[in-house]
Amino acid sequence: MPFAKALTIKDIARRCRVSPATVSRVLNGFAHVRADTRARVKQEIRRVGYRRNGVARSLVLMRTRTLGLVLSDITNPFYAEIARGIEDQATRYGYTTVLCSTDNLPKRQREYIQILLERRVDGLILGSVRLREPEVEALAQGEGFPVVLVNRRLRSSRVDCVVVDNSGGARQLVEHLIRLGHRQIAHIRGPQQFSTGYDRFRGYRDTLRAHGLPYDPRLVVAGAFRYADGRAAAHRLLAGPIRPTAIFAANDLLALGALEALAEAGVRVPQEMAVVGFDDVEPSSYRAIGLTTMSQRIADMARLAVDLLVERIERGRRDPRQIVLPSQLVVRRSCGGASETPQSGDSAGRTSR
Amino acid sequence: MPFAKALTIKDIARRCRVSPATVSRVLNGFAHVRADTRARVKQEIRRVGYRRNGVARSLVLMRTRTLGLVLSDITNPFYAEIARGIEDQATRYGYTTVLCSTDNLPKRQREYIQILLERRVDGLILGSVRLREPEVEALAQGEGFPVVLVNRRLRSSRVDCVVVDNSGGARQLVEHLIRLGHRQIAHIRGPQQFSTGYDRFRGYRDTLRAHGLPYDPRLVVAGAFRYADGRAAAHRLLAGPIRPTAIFAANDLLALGALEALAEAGVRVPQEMAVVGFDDVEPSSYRAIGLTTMSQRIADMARLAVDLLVERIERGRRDPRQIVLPSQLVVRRSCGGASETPQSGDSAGRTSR
DNA sequence: TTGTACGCGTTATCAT
DNA sequence: ATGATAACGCGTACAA
Repeated sequence: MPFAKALTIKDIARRCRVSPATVSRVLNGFAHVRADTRARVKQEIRRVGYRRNGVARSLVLMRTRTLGLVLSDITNPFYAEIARGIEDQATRYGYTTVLCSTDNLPKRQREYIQILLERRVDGLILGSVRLREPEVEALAQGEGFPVVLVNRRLRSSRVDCVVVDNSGGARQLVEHLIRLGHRQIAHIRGPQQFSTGYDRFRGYRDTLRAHGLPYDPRLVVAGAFRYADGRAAAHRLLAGPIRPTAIFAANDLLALGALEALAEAGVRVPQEMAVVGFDDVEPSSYRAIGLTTMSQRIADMARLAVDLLVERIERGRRDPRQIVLPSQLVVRRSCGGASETPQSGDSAGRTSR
Repeated sequence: MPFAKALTIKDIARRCRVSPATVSRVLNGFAHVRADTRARVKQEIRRVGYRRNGVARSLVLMRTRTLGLVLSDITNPFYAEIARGIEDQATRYGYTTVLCSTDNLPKRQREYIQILLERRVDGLILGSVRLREPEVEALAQGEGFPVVLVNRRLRSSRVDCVVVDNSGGARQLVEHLIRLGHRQIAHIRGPQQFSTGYDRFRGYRDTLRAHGLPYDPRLVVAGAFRYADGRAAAHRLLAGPIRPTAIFAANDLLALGALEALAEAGVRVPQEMAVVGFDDVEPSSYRAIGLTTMSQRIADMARLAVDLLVERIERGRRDPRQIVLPSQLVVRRSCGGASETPQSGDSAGRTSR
């Protein structure tokens, strides 16, 4: 029982005693139609509630005005904001957006991309790529199919992408902790196969060294960017050989999980342990949480990604473009240094979300 | 520069010296093809990387295997979970999902539905409807187009829907507060044009009366289901003529905003003010928040909605079906009654999100 | 077992 | 200004 006996352009044509071509011209607002016939056709169209068939149009026009959006998990508030920004901008250009969550599984990503290509989406926005992704590169570079990466970059810079300065952001966070007097700074790091995890870890390690602090692998534990991982990681840190005085988590979800673990263990934040994250998702701004973090202009990232993609689709741009956005330190309670910059980190200022 | 010179079934046919029909049979795994020709065709298909054209297939098969998902705002964690559940189940059935956020604007909802219909989606899942929605009813009932409502119901019960027992949930929350000794229970209510706001408010009012407590409109303020509204509403309550001892917010986002306002005003929760919400979104379970709320089986809701829709699409079911799921009280710190049921409300138990 | 030919609903190119 | 007709790529009777 698919989309049933819908009216076609021919039905309208017959009832108006004109040809299908004329109806098409009216529908698309083309010239060379007498005013009164145009009116007659328009009237009939709305009288019978005709809706043109986008599938047939796509077939002949060779485009679907559909974008594929592939990301890790829409329930991650960070990706939810990305998706929203992309949807909004896509709508402005007249595109709809197909949503695909991969849970960071390469197999799922591959399957989804195949499905989307078969559906003939006009372009792809990928927010779940690993650093090495030969198939994606082949598709974008080799086949010349419109692809834009968002949030995560590829090792090679031959595919369009929009990301934030992750290593620079990590550096700012770690330097802030160092300024506050911390010397034993732990890191809950994200998967190193993703540029976000990789760049933030490198920013952490390099910043320690740049400040003459030793890099100690025992202060680094791994997580997968999820709440539960942050909690488990923090417990492992507390049970480890060295007790850090601060934790830099690779993203907010990990940091929130760490806060949970610290609360469970009775470790007071920030007095006994400073915690900082990365992303500035909504819950981080809640006063009861008050997580110090790096704020990203997520909406801008999403908007720019769509702009790049549409430029490729509609204007045939071919040169790969990399956009790196700055991120901004937001100091809140969790790092113990909120008094330094009382104006920022005030969640009261964020009222419209 | 739309989807370029892609290979077609004819190209494959020519290169294999068979007819397009044979290639089609191979592609769809149909019988009546000699094993060796089948192998030859398959080989060629993968050699040249042929991908069948879903648009052309949709045109002839009269279905797109695409679902339209219309909801208020994907950045709302409640809807993000809904969307994820729907996407997952849709994928199982071989459908993709187009995402549309309306911000609860009727105009946007109407526009999105029109776009989706023009794109010939096979069915529609609506999570943003108001209680009265004549056009939706006409589409579902009148035209017989597959539509399922999720989370919110219509006033008439002539359209499929999957919702939770909102008034019952509200009753449970209010009764819990009454059991804890509260007599001045305020309500931050959601928009009354949505069944969620309407049913929860009625549950609140009726439960007060059922327990011999007066219903006082001065203890009721309105919000739009968003964080900022909850914050503003709580501030208004604090400035009002009667100081409540407890607040029942119509959803978690409103409750979280209220918690923010109470913290700003220096009102201690739960000692000076108990707070309860509805939905049990992820942040509510964080220990630092600890919001007492009604937990919904969101994933079930989403799954059932897709099941209902697919049943309509593929099996032509016509009878309207209403599914009302139970919700469960989750007692945490914010209501001051956590000690009653120490086993529930322990966010430590939620590790995999 | 395989091939031919038509139709799905629309747009585009010619005529007229 | 309007109409006839050929694509677009695939599925599918029906013929061979």
